[in-house]
This record gives sequence, C-alpha cells and structure tokens, in this order.
Amino acid sequence: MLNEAVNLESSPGAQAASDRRVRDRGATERAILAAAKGLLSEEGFQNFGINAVARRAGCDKQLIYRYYGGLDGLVEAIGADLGTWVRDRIPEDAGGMFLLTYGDLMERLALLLLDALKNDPLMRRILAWEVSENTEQVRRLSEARSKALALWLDRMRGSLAPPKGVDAAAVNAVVIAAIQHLVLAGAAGGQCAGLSLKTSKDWEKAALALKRLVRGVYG
Amino acid sequence: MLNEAVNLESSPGAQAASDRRVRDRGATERAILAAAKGLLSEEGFQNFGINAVARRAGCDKQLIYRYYGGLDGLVEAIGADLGTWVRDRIPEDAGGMFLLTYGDLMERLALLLLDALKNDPLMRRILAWEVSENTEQVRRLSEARSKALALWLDRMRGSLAPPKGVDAAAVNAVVIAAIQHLVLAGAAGGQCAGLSLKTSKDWEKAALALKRLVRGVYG
DNA sequence: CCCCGCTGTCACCAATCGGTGAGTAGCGGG
DNA sequence: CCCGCTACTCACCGATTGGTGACAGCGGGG
Repeated sequence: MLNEAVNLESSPGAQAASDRRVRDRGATERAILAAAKGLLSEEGFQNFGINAVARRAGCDKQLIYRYYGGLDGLVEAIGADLGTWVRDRIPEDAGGMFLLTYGDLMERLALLLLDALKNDPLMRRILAWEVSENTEQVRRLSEARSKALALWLDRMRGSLAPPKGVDAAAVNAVVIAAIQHLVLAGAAGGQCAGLSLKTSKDWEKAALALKRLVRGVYG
Repeated sequence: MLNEAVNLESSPGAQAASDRRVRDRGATERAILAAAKGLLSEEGFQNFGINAVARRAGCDKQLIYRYYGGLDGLVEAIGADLGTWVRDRIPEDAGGMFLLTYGDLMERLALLLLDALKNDPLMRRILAWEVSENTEQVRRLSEARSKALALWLDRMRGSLAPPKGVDAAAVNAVVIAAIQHLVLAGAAGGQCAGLSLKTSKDWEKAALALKRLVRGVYG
C-alpha cells in the first residue's frame, strides 16, 4: 500500500531513498535540539513530548533517549542553550551608555526587556511553563532562564548603584513581573485586565504606562 | 463508610453497596461541578479532563456529557460560577470607604487583589491557563474571569474619578499584570526575578514595592 | 578480508485519553 | 403491584502517549 512494487525505482518512489538520513550523529543531535526548541516555541509546552519532537526532527524517538537521555536531558540542553540569549542581546555599547540616573537606566531596561520578550516566543513559552507547572523538569529550565535574565540585567546595569531608601530589588522584580505578564497575556489572549494588547499602538500605551510607573519610583 | 450496614452482608462487599450514589441528579451535577473546580484548583489545567473529573466526582464520565454537554460545558459552568467571586469579596463598606484620593484607592485595591489572588488557587490556575493556551475553552473562561475582575474593580472604585494626564486604564492594567504574575510565579516557583516569594515577610516586601509604584504614579 | 560498533528504524508494549452505545437499577405514578 | 421513566454504569472504540528491545546497514580498525 505504501510501497510501490519492488521495482528499480525511477518514479517518486526514489524519494524515499533520497530522503535517507546521512549518518551524522552531530547533525542529528542538532536537528533534535532545533526541533525541540521550535516545537516548544510554536506549540507551547502542552504538546511537548518525545513523540512530537521526534516527529518534527524526522527521526526516531529512540535517538532522543540515546543522545539526550530522554526528554529531561533534552530540556536541560534547551536550558543550556539559553546562555546564548544574553550574549545575543547585549549591545556593544552596553558599558558606554550615557545614562545619568538609575531611573534612566531602569526605564530603558524595562522597555528593552518588554520588546525582547515580545519577540521571543521560546522565552514566552518557557515563562508560561514556569507559572503552570512545578516539576523538576521545568524547575531546571526556569533556573537557566532566570539566570540568563539576571546576567543580562547585570551586564546592562554596569556599575550604576540604585538609590537608597527604596528596595530596588523588590521594585525591579515587580516591574519585571508586570512586563512578563503583559507579554504573556498579550501573546495568549491579546489583552490584559481590559487593556488591548494587539496593535503596536496598544503596546505603546502599555510601554508608556510602564515608563510612568518606573519614573514614579526612581524619578 | 458513611452509612452503616442496614443489610445482611457483613463482608467488605457491602462497602460497594453502602457507597452507592443516591439517585439525585441535582446532587450529582453539583458533585461534578465541585469535582471540576477542586481538580482544577489542586492539579491545574494540565491533567484536567473528562476522565479525571469523573474519577474525582465518583461517577461515570457519561454523566458529564449528559448534564454539561462535555468538558466545554463544564468549563463554562465553572466560568458562570465565577460570578460569585465578586459577591464573595465585596466588603459591605465598599460604598462608605473614606478614601480621599485616587492613589489611596488604587493602593488599597492593589493590595486587596494581591491578597485575594494569593489565597485563591482556582483563580490562579485559571490565570495560568489563560497565558498558556488559547483555545475556545479557555477563552470563555478567561472572559468570565476578567469580567468578574472588572466588575469587582468597578464596585470597589465607586464614583472616584481617576486623575487627568495619566492613562489610568493602562497604568492599572500594568499594575494588575504585575500582581497577577507575582502571584503566579510565587505559587509556582516561590520566586520572581530573583525576589523570593515564600514567607509572609517576602510578600510584605513585594507589597511595599507595589505600593511605592502605585504611589509613584498616583501620588 | 571480516567483524564489531555506532547510527538509525521498526515493532511492540501497557496506559491513558476523549467519546459513544447499550444495558442496568431504582424510584414514582398509575 | 407493575411499568416506565430516568439516573446511572459498563464495555468498548480508535488514537496517542512514554518507553523498550530487537534488528538493519554502513564504516572503520583489527
């Protein structure tokens, strides 16, 4: 039914032969990792499983067990890959920014983070995963993500000291929480607490409100 | 277990007879709804399904199809039930609050919402569901939830007008986003952006930061 | 040369999923 | 008392899940 006659293939039957995977473990490993990241980005963690990844990678799931030790190992590999996230979005002039006040800096960082997350489906999916499940799997991934975020913030901050009299760590955490939830809600439902988050005009309004909040505490 | 043995048989087989559900459609419907809400609250949306609900309700899944038209209808019933959420947390003195400024009001509302969500696992799970999936099912539930939230805010606000010059709707949405994400992250992983969210002392720090932010914009 | 190891494929497992059709059991009205 | 309506249960369906053991084919080292 599937296979034509056993003939000397000249017809599309040859396709099966040409599709044949070259024996290259490294390439296969990379294909699996890419498939996993793509699948997580596009479909979310709901239907993220061995079978789905293998299907997308175009290989047998057995290879995932062999090369990554199962889904857990694969997820860990994704986490390790998140290290590139911070590298990829550190502008060269990070150290030479002409930011005068801590408020200037935090406003800038908030807007940068908002934009970065808005355009990074993988990070968004991981974030949603984090707040939805509490397995060891997602905990490891979460750790990698938050470490990357912390490193990014640290690099961007440089040596500027926060003002005294405010618990900057707590305030920043709340601001980041707001950013993350805005992005999640916007991507998922297109709105948050009655505020539409679809058009770029919508996002400008949200960004302005965010700026006001940050400026309100840090001046 | 509940009922003593009225009968002749003393063997464990009697248990099955004593457990026997009384034929009461209304009670069964309520049991199913309660099971659904409890399951969603405790386990999250991951393993929320016909089989799990029926198992917890102690009845056959067929009844869920019959009485609620399947999971969708059941979810909708949960959504309808969220209307009580508002009623349950409107303090009597809502109209008679001696709040002078819009800032006073929003600070108070923010802290109230933070606490309410912190202690409401069902709302939290729904919230997490909203940012993780975008099916028709969750969209309806989301709508019910946000409508309840909007109504609550409206009731609490009374007739106090927001100050001019600020996009209060956007600012409030951002604040609510922060609250919701703090609660989600706290419940799931016990922290958010490096800020621990476990002890009540942790939450006080977060609440203080939240107050500062609100006060910063609304004075 | 042959053989062994590595890469990749396939077949199969038990468990669970959502969903449906048919059958049982008890209560209430005639 | 019995009959019918209704609440309820059971058995089964195909599909999909995570997981494993056995096998095929190529290639390099003895």
